[in-house]
Amino acid sequence: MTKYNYQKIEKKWQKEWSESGIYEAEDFSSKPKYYCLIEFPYPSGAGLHVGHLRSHIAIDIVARQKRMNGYNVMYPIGWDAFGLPTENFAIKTKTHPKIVTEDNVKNFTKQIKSYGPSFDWSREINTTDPEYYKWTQWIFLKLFNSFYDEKLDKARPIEKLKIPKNLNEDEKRKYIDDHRIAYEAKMAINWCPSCKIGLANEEVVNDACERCGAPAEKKNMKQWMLRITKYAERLICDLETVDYLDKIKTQQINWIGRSEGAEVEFRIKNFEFRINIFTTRPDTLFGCTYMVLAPEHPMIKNLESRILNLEEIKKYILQAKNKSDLDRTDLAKEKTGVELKGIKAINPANNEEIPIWIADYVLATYGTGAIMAVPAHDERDFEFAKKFGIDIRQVVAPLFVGEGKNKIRKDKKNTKREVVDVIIKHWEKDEYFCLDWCKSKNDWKTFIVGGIEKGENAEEAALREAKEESGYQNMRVVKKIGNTIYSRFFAAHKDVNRRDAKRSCVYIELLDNSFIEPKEKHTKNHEGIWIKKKEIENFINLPEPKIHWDVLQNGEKPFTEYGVAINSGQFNDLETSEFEEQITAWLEKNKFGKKAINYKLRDWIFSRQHYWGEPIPIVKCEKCGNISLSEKDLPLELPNIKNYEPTDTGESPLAKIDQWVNVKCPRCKENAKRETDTMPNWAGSSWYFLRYLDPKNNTEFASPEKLKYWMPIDLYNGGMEHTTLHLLYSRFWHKFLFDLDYVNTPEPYAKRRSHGMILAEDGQKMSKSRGNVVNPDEVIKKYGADTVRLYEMFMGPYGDAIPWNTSSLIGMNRFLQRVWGMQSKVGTQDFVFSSEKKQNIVPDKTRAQNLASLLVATNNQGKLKELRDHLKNFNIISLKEIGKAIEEPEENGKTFAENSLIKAKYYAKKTGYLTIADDSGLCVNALEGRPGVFSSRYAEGDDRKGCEKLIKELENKADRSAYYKSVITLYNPENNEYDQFDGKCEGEILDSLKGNKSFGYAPVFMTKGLNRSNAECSSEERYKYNHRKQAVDKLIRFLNEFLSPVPFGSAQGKTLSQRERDAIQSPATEQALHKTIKKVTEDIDNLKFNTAISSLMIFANEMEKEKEISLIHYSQFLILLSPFAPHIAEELWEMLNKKKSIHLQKWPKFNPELIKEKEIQLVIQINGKLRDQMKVPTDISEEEAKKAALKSEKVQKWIKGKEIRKVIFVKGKLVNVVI
RNA sequence: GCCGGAGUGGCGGAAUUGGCAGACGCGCACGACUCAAAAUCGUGUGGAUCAUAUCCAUGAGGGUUCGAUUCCCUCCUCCGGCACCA
Repeated sequence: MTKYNYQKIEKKWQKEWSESGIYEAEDFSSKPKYYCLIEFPYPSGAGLHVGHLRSHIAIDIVARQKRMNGYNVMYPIGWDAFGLPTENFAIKTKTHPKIVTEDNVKNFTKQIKSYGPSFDWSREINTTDPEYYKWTQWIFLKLFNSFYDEKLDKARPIEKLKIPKNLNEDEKRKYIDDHRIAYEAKMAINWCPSCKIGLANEEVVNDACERCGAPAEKKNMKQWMLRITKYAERLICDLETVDYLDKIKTQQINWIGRSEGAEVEFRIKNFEFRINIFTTRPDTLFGCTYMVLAPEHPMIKNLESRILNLEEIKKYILQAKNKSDLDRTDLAKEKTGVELKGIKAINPANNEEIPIWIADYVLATYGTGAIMAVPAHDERDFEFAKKFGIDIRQVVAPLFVGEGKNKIRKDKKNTKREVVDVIIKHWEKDEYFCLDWCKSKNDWKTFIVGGIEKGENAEEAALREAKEESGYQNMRVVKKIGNTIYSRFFAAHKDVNRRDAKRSCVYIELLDNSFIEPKEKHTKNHEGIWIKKKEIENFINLPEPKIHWDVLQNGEKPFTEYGVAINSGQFNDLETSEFEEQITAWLEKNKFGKKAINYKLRDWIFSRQHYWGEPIPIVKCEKCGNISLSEKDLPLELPNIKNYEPTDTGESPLAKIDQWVNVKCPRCKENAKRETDTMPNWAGSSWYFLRYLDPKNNTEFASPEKLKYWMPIDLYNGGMEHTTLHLLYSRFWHKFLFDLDYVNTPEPYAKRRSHGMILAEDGQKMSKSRGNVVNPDEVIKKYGADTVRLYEMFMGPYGDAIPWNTSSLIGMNRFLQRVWGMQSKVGTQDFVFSSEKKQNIVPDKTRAQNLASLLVATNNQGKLKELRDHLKNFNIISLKEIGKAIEEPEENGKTFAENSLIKAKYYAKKTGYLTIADDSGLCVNALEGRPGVFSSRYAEGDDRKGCEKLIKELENKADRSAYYKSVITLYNPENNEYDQFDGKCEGEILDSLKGNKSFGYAPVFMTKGLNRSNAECSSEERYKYNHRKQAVDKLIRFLNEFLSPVPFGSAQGKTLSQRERDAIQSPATEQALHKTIKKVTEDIDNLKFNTAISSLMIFANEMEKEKEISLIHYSQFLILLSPFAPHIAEELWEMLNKKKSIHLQKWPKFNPELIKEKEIQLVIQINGKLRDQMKVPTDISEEEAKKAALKSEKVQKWIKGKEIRKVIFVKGKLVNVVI
């Protein structure tokens, strides 16, 4: 046996596969399609990362398995090659980015090919190829030339936009520009004052420029924007139609950040302007005691003339502008702001005048950039109001609804009541007077609670109750604390419901111990006790006094939850959800506001001031504005320049190339300039998966037929880091293309999964600076691609972050070495085979169970019998046997032979069986016949008559030579291909009929070498020269190669196949194989590669225990292993003399019957603990199991002297004895 | 702070409609082979103890249950995302 030389093997097969093109996807096929995709890599100078391999290999395994399961698989690869690192590298090394990209792609290609993924390289694409970005630009033009029709809720061509009348040309143009999906707007972008360049968000690290470290600033610049916000709702809703990991969905939903609420308009006192705010809690409107505008709010300009402290305001605005995002958020603890003096707004709910502030805790980019502040019910407003001494007004009371014993009872009277909790402090110790309601029907533990009588206020009531109930006489009211709380509960001691009991709280301190015994009526329900401060929290068991106590200890907090409305005029006593509806309706009715929905999602800033990106195909004309290039002018290629250094002005480097920039306006032909910004590299990746389908098409980005055939993507794998950018952007573009009918699915990806990160051995992220990067080239070189593939899949759950561990890698190499070594123990018997077909229409189940079923497209009894005799290990089915299930094809007047071929093909397709057209017959040279010609010409319904007709016709011919010929055609229903096998038996035609057998043409034909007619021969003699046997032998040899082994079942009364002998000799291994097939199949479907490999190892261990390994077991195992370790599997497969690549084999199926255990280990527990186990039949009955369990010696020992309370039986698992 | 996810041997991890905790691999120990080492093969490997047995163990504490790694509550830790989102 040779050594496992992975380097040689891997090279050999990579070359072979690439030449044979076995992984290329077919456009259109009768097979079902399967489109699986990894995020195409960015070819960086750093080369491939072991992390790339993880997802590439995982999806490769899926792709390979799907192919073997009969799918037409698309698994493409390409390059996302525009982007900053390349540009930076180009600047540093003075090499053109194009060259840098080419080099990197070359290197990546080499690296990727080295681990043998089954990519279809014939569809390779590159976003920097003008033939590719032509279509990226084309999509941009579509975005530019479309608007979002709110009514139809979809994008439409800009020509369909209804333009208001009475607009002049300029206004008209502005109106249109304002509705384009790609539009220009002044936006604050990150700006490096040192490099003088606009920075992408990715380039800003800790608020500083990534290149030079200078602090980044904000700068307002005109930017191209895409209206992704118009799609916010659909991007959320349509998540329901796709299968993404939940965490991906959640992250997208959170990112889009939908919130429902109301927009409310606030008037400004004595002024025409109004300020719109957005709120999610319109029910707190009555508690709004001030307004806040973002410092950037445009209204401030309009109000300037009225502002008394304008200088102060301007100063604050400037400060806010210069604060970086980090400052604004980090210093969030301490809120700042300035009041707009001289201006008041009117609260529309109660017409109160309220102050207006500006503060940077209000963001210009969310909602309307202005808020109504409700300090009592919002933490930020609360903090701000506290700091600046603004009114805090409670308008929502917490509501507690009694549960259990305290639950409202329908049959009891409802009463309203106002009560007060009285917290009394001891005169010298830090103890508080509490009540234990032990004498009543309640299990309450509270402070003193008393009703507020008519005419009393809370303090008075508290004082009175405190004296009556505690007996102490000298005390002082310190303060009223907390908010009013509402409760709904059943008060057992009074036998009534308390509905909307209002509960306030007063804190009292005792001055001394003067004491009068309280009257009995005050103490009949409870006992008073002193409780230490520390223990109060655990003692009190009702929520309301607990809250009051918390307020006393920790101070007041805003109440931000739902409750009951108070201090809200006509809306008092409404619960929040009800209130929200009513006040929104009220606002709409009075034209103060309306229901509104807001999103956190912002429009997509689409401009980059860089060289290495797709040029934006727009010409800027002073007269005509932004004019799009026409489609025929695409691609607008990047000009070839020598210097890509950034400019002083923050413009793109393209701006410096006069001859490129200066063009004539396509409309007015006057001088104009090109747009010099380029697109972000999210552009090319937003639609690349469509280009794979038709990468060479130069009239469309992809043909509609191909789009229809392949989309949507069945499985898309990518990193979590792309969830809120690439994944969202590409869904947006796809929806846009869908709106314009360029694609046929609203969502591009049917299923999205994510791989986990591979960490360095030290558990940290791999990074150059940490020096802990694992180079895939080195490990592949050292251990081989198959080892690395296995290791990356085995290291842990696919979605988890896991540290790399080289010593674990060695384990995978050992495993492959053992697999390699096993070949010396493999037996050399021939295969016996079967393919599992549509067994539901197999009429003879006992025969069909274990044999390959072959359908013969005839009902000719003679032929059937003959075939059955030859093909003993196959289940031969005649047309008659399936006749009822399948409609007959029409005979179409062709020759017998042709018809029989057509028929066979038809039945193969219909039934899913391998189907035989058995075409044979006597051919007479004198008649120049081909097989079957005799039959069709002389068939008379009676063989003897046919023979006589033949003899008569040949009466005067000298040439008597003739032959029998069989051509057996085998149709494969899966690929609609067929194979033919023939056999020939030469001889001559007799002059008269001989022998008594009248069947067929035997009486008239004499086989060469025999001097008798066939009808006179013994069966042995005939068999020796049999033409059909020759053909059938060829067929059998073919089937041996082609078919996968049949699962073993019950095979009584038949000749045993090799497979069946195997199963009898090593039933455990046979069963293990089927379990492994099941496990591996299911695990690949669920991307649980680690456990799939584990089960392959278990099976390998199982096989190794055998003295001789069955060829069937071994080859099935190799098939299962092949997606994971394709090179070694292919090599071993070839060494077993297999002709066709292992990757073109059928994926095995398991036999569910065989997996069922006949016996189980019955677990016997005592009180849930394992004490004994025994072997019993799987279907053991409850009684038998219990009986058996109790008989066990060990159980006897445990239950001795104990009372058996209960015996629990779980079918097929255990018996638990409870003592 | 908010939203996700996770915590199991020395390590990566396995097992969840609640039913034998630690599959598989790594590491380690001992043994075989060897002059020796490596490689390979075999055996063992959660902890404790008076060791053929019993007890303790799935981040901590509590609950439901005959029985909890799995379900519920409280808390702690770690990872990822977002971060004044009105």
